[in-house]
Amino acid sequence: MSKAFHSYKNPSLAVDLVVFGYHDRKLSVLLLNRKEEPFKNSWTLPGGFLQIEECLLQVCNRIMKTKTGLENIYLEQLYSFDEPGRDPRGRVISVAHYALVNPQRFEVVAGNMANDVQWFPVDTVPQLGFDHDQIFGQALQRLKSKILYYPVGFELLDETFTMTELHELYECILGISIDRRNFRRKILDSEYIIATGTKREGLKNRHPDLYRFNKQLKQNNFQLHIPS
Amino acid sequence: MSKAFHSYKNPSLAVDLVVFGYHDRKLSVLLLNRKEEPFKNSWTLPGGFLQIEECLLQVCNRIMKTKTGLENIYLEQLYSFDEPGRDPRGRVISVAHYALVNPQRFEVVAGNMANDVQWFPVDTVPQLGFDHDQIFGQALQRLKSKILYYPVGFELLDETFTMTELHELYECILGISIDRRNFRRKILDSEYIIATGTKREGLKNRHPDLYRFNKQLKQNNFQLHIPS
DNA sequence: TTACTTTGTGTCATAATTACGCAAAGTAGA
DNA sequence: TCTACTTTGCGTAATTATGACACAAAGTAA
Repeated sequence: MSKAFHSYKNPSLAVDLVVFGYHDRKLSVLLLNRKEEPFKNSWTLPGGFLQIEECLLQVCNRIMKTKTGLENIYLEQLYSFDEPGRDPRGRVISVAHYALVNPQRFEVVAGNMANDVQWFPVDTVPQLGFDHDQIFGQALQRLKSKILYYPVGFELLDETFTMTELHELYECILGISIDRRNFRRKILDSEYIIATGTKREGLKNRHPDLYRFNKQLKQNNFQLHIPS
Repeated sequence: MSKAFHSYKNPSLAVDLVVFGYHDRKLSVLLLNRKEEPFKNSWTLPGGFLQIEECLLQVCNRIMKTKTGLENIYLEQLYSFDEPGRDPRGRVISVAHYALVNPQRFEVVAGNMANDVQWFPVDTVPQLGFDHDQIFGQALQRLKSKILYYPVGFELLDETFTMTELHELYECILGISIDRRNFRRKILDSEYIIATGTKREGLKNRHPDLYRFNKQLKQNNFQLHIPS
């Protein structure tokens, strides 16, 4: 890790990741308990330094893989943080990203860099090392505003999910209560989602296997459609 | 400048600036004609490398000052660009920013790094060096969407300005025509702006000096108010 | 003073949002 | 399989926001 500091001319470049997950009707972030100084034994966002030949998304994926065991997840660049004192080891500029995962579909594993990796509901996040409180806050803000106009957030659910689950997810992320029936209409009217088999009995006849599966997971069959 | 490349472990860090100005009812960008390779004699966005002790905004201001002569202008971080081949000199990651200026209030001067500095209306921008076409496009997009929900864009006008000027600015940036009367109502209803002296005769009586000034610059007295 | 341009205000039709009612479909226990 | 209960799908009415346009008051320049 320290080889990133051999250079004295340039600041070091890092990425930090705000990984959101949705579990038990709670929005959570994935935090890492650091094994080494600085901020040893503190909770921080997963992050790491850029190798010369990597591009930012590759770094994100590498860190995600090695530090948390997650792969192939939704990733988006957030903001670059460059406060001179943000990292006690020296001048480090971090290009923060945020990620969305469905925790049930992935096993989270602490890499050998960390004591522990754990999901924290966003309203019980402890104080974080570095400037990660700030990064986390900004990511949460971004998620809240983005979900209003873009169908991000489906990434947090199973491949198929019920209207009710989607509804709860929105209420949870936005922290408000939304009328179930108005929400339903809005989602179905929107261009983002194509709903098929909205009739329960139709679903029962046309997709009996899916219907049976639904009996456990309460799933309807919505498909995500990103407009051009 | 080449000292930024002494490091081989870390990518170099740079900023690029998309400087928007509004002049003659046209939205323009400030472009620089390069004196040196790469892209010698091509038009590019102003940009430059980060010194170790600087933070990003400082770099932006320094570059703005030395390359274009502009100072104290509105600046906002846009996005970080990191395509491996974006700079032929080596691995350079650029944190792009965009800026808003009122060209009439500033004199633009080419620094000694450039052959020329010039405003280009956004619809006649030539092909740019590096990946600056992409950066420029993204900045324009950001400006268009931001202006819809946040009172950015006042930075492009004089300290005081008429409703008509503001109206034209919006039509110009968004590239659509907006009903003058509906626009007016929306602006006045919004929390962003507090209008005083909306009656012309009232203005004449209460602010005769301002009124006289208006006769030249067609100014009403609107004040910008950023909500908390 | 007159003819013309710019600015301020209102009105009406249409569309979007919100707040509910209610019945059909599904579920679980006896 | 009957019953009581929960979940889901659809509708309707009140409120609010938006878009299109008319018109008169104020300003301007000859």
